Amino acid sequence: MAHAPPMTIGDLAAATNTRVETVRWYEKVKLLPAPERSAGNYRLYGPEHLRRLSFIRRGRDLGFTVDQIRELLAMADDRDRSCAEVDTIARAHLAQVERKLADLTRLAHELRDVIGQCGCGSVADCRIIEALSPHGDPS
Amino acid sequence: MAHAPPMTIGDLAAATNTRVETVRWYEKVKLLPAPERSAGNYRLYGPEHLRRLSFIRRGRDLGFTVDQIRELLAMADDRDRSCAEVDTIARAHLAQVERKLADLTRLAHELRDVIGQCGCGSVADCRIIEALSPHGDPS
DNA sequence: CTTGACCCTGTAGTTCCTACAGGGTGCATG
DNA sequence: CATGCACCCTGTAGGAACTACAGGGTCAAG
Repeated sequence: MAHAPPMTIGDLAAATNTRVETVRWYEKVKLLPAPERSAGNYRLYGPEHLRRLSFIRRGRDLGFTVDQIRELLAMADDRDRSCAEVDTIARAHLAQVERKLADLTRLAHELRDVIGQCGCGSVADCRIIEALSPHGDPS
Repeated sequence: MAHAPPMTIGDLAAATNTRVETVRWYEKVKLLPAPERSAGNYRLYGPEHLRRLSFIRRGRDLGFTVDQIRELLAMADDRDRSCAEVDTIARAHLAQVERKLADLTRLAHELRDVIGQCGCGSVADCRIIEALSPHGDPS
């Protein structure tokens, strides 16, 4: 139960379902801090890197841009930042997240409907498109 | 209350918060069918195009690739497709949607926490990163 | 001490847009 | 009726976020 041994870039990539090249790219654009290097110049990652990369990957999968993720990470990093600033950013992101939640919820509902109907002849009345049709600003 | 008059590409783009160039690009890659043209060679869109483009845009915003959206649209289009096939695709997409829902729900929760805490000195214990940390395969 | 899996840097290619350049359309207005 | 001005057309080039080599070094196993 000592500290976990450092991971190589391959380990980290495997643990987060990421390509090795992508991990290096995140380092280049400063989403992921440059880790220590071994004697043989290998990158060595710790659990902090794992958490951070996991966050980045899931954020990307949810449709956030790299800049938005950078902003969310900065919020977590600079905890002595002005409260008003954090509040404003967090509120903006929350509004966006709630819009995405609403859209995803309706899409999940329609997919379940399609799956439920499947068992007879054909997909009678598919409303998948309606699930994400206009219902306010898709800003 | 007659049929709505056809929209120009600018109208359609404005209605879906999309750039005109992007609409033309979707046509080129066959996500959006090529519409009728006016005498002066302007594209003329109807409500079907609006629904479809809206679906595409929201799908992209939710992190689906163009190919995944193509698959979802095909499911809605070819309603006389083999039931088993639609079922398999729908199940795969539903699993992905539910993973995204879980992630977004946790992110929304953490953002609300941050907003709630803001009112005193500093962001004491920010757990935003934990919201999207490892908890199963982020496939 | 070699072999194979893995790491390094760098550059070029892919996807999904985004931004012009150079030119035509269409309607209001003098 | 002509002359703006906003909008449309077809390109092609650029940017964001990866992805895939090429050419070479590291290292544990046998």
